[in-house]
Amino acid sequence: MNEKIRVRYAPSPTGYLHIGGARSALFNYLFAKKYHGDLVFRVEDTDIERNIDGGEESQYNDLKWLGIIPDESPYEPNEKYAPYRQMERLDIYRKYAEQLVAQGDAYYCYCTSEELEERKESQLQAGIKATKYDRKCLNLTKEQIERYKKEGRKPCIRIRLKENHTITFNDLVRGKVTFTCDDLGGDFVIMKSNGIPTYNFAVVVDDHLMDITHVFRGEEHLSNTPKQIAIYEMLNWKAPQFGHMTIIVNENGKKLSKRDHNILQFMSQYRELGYLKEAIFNFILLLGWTPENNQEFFTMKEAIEAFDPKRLSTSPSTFDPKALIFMNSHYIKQLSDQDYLEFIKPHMVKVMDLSHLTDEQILQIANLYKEELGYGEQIVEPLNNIMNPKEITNEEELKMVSSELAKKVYATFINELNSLSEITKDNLKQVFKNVQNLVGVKGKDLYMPIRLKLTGVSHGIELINIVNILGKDEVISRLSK
RNA sequence: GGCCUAUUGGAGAAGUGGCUUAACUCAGUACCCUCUCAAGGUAUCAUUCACCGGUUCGAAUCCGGUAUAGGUCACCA
Repeated sequence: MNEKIRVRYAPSPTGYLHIGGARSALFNYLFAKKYHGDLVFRVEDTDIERNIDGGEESQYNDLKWLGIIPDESPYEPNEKYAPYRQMERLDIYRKYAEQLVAQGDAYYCYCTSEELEERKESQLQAGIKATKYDRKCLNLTKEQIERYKKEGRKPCIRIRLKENHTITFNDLVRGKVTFTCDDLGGDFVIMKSNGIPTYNFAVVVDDHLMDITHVFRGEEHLSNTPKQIAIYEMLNWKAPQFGHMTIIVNENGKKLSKRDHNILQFMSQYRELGYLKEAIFNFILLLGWTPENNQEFFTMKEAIEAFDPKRLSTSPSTFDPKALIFMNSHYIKQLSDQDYLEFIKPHMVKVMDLSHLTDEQILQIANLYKEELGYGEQIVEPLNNIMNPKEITNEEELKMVSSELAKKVYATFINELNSLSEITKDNLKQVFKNVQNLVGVKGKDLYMPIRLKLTGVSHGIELINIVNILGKDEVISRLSK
């Protein structure tokens, strides 16, 4: 490869960065970096109806958060290729669209959407399942055009697809793929009547002008590819290499849609729940891609080195939230004290007041949960059980807390606590031992009543740690109730 | 319906003609540890690669057909 590798991630700012988009961006990035190329962040904002505020910025920021750093974007433009927002490039598209019209490969179409709908309907009535545009406007006379203009109609521009023309391309993931122009669904629109290009046209113009060499995108674009190649051919441009990645499906085998509420899909949601970027990165890396050597955990650098598009899967990948949790807990365990503290504080703060604690004290508490956390927010519930004990409703448990034996345990325990000048893990161990000897109970009968009385639930971290967190006064007060 | 694509366990998947009695990881199950939950440890988890035929000494791997699933057929991207 002599030419400089240039790839792009081109989101439309109609939403926030989701799993599929992130994966698409990731593989493009890995490919580019492996061959010392550049990643371009381009904004496909031509659907002016659906664009949302902050969509572009959040996509850009979430990408960076994941460690996918674009080399060029609206914020760091290369003068040679700018601008990077399609709505700022309207003149460019118009120029090439007019060129296509001039050379007979495209034509103005004055049909209204109602007319199109009507004629599509009659095609269906006639038993034609694969409906396509009937080329009514292909050969309009001057008079007809004048009449339409007088009516105030604004034309769109349609591509004029060649007949009996076959388009073949070598997909980087799937190998040779062939389409016939007649199966492309008819002469599609390249410029809408409002002067804004359609996706398939804008993409071609931009990819060419931005010297994009390789395009990795979702399988849903596979059938757009021949349309785009048809335009490349008409403009006499060299098309980039395409690679179509498998789509991500949910556990029912359906494509992950933005409306799929069973699975969290947006980066920001994961970040807020306490997922680490390393885990998400690693997880999406292995979603539809496998390394040669079975390696499980990757740094970005390792992934760049190992990446090979030939090893992208061709069958759909199921998004398994459990696998993500596994990844995340792996990376949480690796966190340094300082990083872990920073990571976990925002979650702890939801159930306890940290302002009077030192970082060291907070860390001490947080470390009790480090091993078992799947994601940060999971610390909230168990910690809440300790800070704000639940009312016991279970009959068996009620019996256990209020038995004569239990009362004796509390009293002895309180006594022993009172005899301590300070509370440490070691002397708490001794306290339990003393109570065991004095009352004559051990194991479950000793620990469970205290645990229930203190927290209201029958499970949680080691009881000694709970006592340690709550402190002498609080423990005595709860046990005396 | 047309076109395109896929089909190995609950999941991600390795494997592209003999070295596979289908690797590895996650999840699951059982046991150990333990006051409990979790973590950790140990063990276990596809006589079989969607199905039916064919080629071959030999097939998950090659060929043909069938079935199923998904994608796409917009003046959305």
